[in-house]
Amino acid sequence: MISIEKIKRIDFEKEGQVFKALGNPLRLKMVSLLMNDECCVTDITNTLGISQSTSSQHLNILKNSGIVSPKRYGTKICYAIENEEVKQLILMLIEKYNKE
Amino acid sequence: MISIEKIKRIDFEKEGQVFKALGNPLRLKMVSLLMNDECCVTDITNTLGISQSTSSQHLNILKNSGIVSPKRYGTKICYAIENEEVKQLILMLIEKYNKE
DNA sequence: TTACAATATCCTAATATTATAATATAATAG
DNA sequence: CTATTATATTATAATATTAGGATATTGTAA
Repeated sequence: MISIEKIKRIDFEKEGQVFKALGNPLRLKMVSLLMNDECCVTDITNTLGISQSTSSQHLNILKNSGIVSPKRYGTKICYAIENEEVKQLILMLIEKYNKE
Repeated sequence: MISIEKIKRIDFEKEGQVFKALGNPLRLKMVSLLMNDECCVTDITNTLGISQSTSSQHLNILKNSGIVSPKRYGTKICYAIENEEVKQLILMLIEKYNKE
């Protein structure tokens, strides 16, 4: 359990950002797509059926909240999930909502 | 790891809601406040220093996304975290950002 | 250098969130 | 019943988010 003292030290603005970034269906879809393997912007764009501009903007939001990180391969840029904790969060939610 | 097939079956709108609800510093603060024990609207309002209306509206968002649930005691209504999974999500993030 | 492919940024309109004031409801006491 | 306390709802104005077109940048090949 969290103590009152610990709660007082939390940076809610910063922590909220991670949830906020994941709180958009398109971005959540992107992250889920990246769960298996890294993927370049064009492929993400085509898979989700959105404009390249939109794709790039959402990836930027995910990058800024520390969820994904880019890696350049020549002219292509591949995005991958940055940290394991985020993967765990997604997995937990998927477990929660997709019990068969 | 998640399979492509499993990803296709995910309801991103619905799952995104939980993250979205937690993606607001005030709501995250509310949830953290409720981690220790249930709390009535007036106390939440006063603790966070916000208006009663704002408080009520945010609690409603948290309720609709299945994070908290109300319980009436006479004229007072106390909110509590709905389930352990949500507690786990919060705890994971707090661990992540408050390593000392 | 030029041409091209991949990605990012800028701009704008549509839409969604947010906070507050005012009002409504619900439970209880008298 | 009325009055009071606690909470919810409604309306609205300010702000933020979103999507896509146009444009800019970056890297590579010729």
